[in-house]
Amino acid sequence: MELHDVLNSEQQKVVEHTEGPLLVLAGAGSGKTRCVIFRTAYLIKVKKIKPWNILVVTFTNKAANELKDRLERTFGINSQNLWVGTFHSLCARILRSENEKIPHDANFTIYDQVDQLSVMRKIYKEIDIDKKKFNLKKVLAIISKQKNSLILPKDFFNFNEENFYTETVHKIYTRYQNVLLENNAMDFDDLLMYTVILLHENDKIQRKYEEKFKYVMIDEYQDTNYAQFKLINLVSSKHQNLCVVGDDDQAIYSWRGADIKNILNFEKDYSNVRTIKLEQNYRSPKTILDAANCLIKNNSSRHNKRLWTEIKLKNKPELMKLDNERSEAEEIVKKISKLKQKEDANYNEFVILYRTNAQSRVFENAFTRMRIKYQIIGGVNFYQRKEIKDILAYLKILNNHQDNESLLRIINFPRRGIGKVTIQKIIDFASDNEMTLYQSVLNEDLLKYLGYTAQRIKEFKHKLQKWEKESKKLAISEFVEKLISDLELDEIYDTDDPQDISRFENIKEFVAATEEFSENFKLETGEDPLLNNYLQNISLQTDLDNYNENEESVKLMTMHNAKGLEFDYVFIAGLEDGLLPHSRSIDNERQIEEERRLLYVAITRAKRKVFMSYANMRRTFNTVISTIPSRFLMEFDDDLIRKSDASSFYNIRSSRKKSKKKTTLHIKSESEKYFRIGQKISHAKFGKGVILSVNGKGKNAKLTISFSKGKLKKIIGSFVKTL
DNA sequence: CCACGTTGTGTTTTT
DNA sequence: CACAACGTGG
Repeated sequence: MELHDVLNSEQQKVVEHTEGPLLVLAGAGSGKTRCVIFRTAYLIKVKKIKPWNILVVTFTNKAANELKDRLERTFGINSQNLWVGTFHSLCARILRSENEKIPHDANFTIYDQVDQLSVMRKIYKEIDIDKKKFNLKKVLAIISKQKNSLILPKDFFNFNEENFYTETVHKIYTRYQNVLLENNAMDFDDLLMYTVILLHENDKIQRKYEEKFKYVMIDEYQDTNYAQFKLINLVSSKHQNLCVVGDDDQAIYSWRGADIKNILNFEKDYSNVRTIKLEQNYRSPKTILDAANCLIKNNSSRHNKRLWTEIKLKNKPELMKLDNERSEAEEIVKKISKLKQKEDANYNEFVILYRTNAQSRVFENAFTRMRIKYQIIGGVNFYQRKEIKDILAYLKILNNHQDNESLLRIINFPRRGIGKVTIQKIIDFASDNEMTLYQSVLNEDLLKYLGYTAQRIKEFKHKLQKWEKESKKLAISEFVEKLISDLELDEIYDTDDPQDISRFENIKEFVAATEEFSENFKLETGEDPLLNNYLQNISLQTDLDNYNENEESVKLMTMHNAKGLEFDYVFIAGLEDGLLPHSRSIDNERQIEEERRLLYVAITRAKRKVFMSYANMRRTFNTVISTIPSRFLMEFDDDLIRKSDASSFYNIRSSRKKSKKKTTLHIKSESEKYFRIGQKISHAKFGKGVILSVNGKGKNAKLTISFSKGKLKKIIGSFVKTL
């Protein structure tokens, strides 16, 4: 292997420094993925390390598959026995194979956010929790945070203050964990937490893995949380051949518990750490890097490094100002179409990045109008779509009889006349007899408690038993087809409703995916793919894993999803305060810094050119908001950015000055006949003021008005005079 | 006892 | 807008 032909001297050092802890600070586009691949190949080919003694943790399954692919194709290495995957998939693998030592069975179900919410809603009803005081998502976020910090319900008050609020959260957390266990299910955070606990509490198992993993590599180390830190620590402690790769400037997952300190303190956490910096960027021209550097230097507490490049292109990032989100989308799509012609490019060299998934909708419309192929990555994950989850629920309950969530999902889908009352009776029967719902449905005694619905339950039961038999015999693809025809889904979705049509399209795609899986599984293992094999494979799949970068279509995704990817032309849309930085992050400096890194990540995806844009007005379903250009735009030196309309950029600063108050960020402007946002009015008692929001029309309009000294009042239209 | 229509409520980012 | 909770008619 001639390393010096293909790697620069720093990259070579990374590859050849195999013994002891190694920290690689790799800037955007510095070839870190390349390094990881070569390093793995080097370990196997030159150092003669057995593939099963190597662990590589990647950020996505896609990256893992690419690594395996490259090893096989470029180096002829059989990567079957190499341990490569995401933290979650590796944990699932460990937990399933060590299942005697964990409280769950090996065929546990993995619950996604929809399942989590559904469990939570039931718990709220069961122990009578006020949804207004204890916001579901907020409580789930707290629970997630506990798990990422390895705090079990029993340890909760060692780390949390004791008050009415936390006591209730604790109660919910405790019950939540129990319900999941009863259902033989884990959420994503459980995968990490239970694996760490398993290794921590079982010396034998821990020794087995630390013995096994002689060499460990972690990509995107800046986005690891405490549980992941601990996990890595436990499996690499014996050999200490741990190589972590990351870039603190690209840390964008703190809201998921990721702790940037993991990378900042690596040199303190391990002894004799060798640190190598990769600062040469091979992706972007200087014009783009200058802008990116100018932006990121506004963040404090970073590893000191400076990214440079030899690529010289005159393409400065360009900034566009548009009237509203529709013209923003239109303009971007037009620009893409023009650029494609001019540069003779392929559509797959373009990407549109945005902060929130909701922003994709206007682009969809624009692309459809212009008849240009596009592909949205992310948003609602394919496997999370309602119609797919329905089918998956059948598969899950047949695979894991304890999965009450899935049973409840399908007990009356498709409609079989089993309603709320009957379902409640089954639940009561189950809890009286300490059974799962599945067992209850099969139980003869249950029928005594039911009226005329008993017959329907009987039919349901026979179907379940039939499917269960079939699922054990048939290959997964055949079984899914049988199931879909038994359920007569084609008839259910055979309507004129475009949504139903698209749902059935998705079901067909799902069937195709199971067929593909079946074929591959048989090729790889020589065995018949059964239900159980399939479920393990898909539960951790994401949209990103399946997307096809070669397809001739423009790609659309969030900035988070763009991490690790690169495109010739990058469009960054919605650069407005409230969107980027997002309104939920706007009053916290640490969070603002993360939003800044997000923009940094977005900019550094580009190989040829960056286009940024913002809209003056933006519609968010019901209301139109008048926006303010993102504060980040002001941080670029004037000569770094080309403004498509020079006067408008100049206006960024002045328009920001005018509206310093945060309240003006969320002004709702409706095209009302009588009152308008920003209109000056006077009130008999409160004096002069400015309208901040309008709800309703004319005399009956409910107005929010800012009077002198910033006092906000809600007033009915008939009480104010326009000036 | 279930289906369906109406009202109400909440909206970052993801494994 | 999208989906959950609620209330009424069949």
